[in-house]
Amino acid sequence: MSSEAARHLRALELPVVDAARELVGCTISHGPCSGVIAETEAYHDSEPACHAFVGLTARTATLFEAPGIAYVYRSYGIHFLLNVVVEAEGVGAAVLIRALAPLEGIGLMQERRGRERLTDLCSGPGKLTQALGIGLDLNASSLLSGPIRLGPPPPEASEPCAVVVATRIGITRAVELPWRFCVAGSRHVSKPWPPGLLR
DNA sequence: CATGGGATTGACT
DNA sequence: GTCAATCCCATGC
Repeated sequence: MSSEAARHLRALELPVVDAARELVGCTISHGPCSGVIAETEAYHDSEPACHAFVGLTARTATLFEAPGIAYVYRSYGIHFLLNVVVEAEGVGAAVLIRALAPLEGIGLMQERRGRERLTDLCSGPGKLTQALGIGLDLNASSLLSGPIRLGPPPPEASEPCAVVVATRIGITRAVELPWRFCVAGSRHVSKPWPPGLLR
């Protein structure tokens, strides 16, 4: 593998906020379905919005594992949310994947979601796991060896995409941290859109 | 051991 | 704009 193609892997070693920015534009795949990451958020055990803030528990154990592991958990009793564990083993840090631009397996994603429009398939953290067929059974699985794969940006993306930075959404604590990263101009980003996303 | 709340979504007023 | 669905786990009694 060339050093260019390994950039998304080196991101896993970075501080989580840098990793979250670097992972925007990379790809996530599961089976025949894949998409380009359009939105991420960073979470770190040093701040109270992160599940790992409470320390090592049965729930948070995955967050403290080695970089490149998937942390999948159930949200609001209904949805599954996918995170990429980053930083050194023993540190509770992860990048929440909040949105994808659908790439492959779109028919299956439409079927799983019960929606037709591309912007309704993966424009939210619970939507994209439903579209890709990701459940709790994949918690603690490796994103480097599958079944879920983290890959480099698609070849047609020659330039690194412009990224809009904003505060995280859907949380009640540490709301002031600007740890949300969105592809500028992308309508696949989850709502509410950050200021200046389009334009 | 009982309970409250959450990194959400979709339907409805 | 509001609100319910639904379940695991962390917390507190």
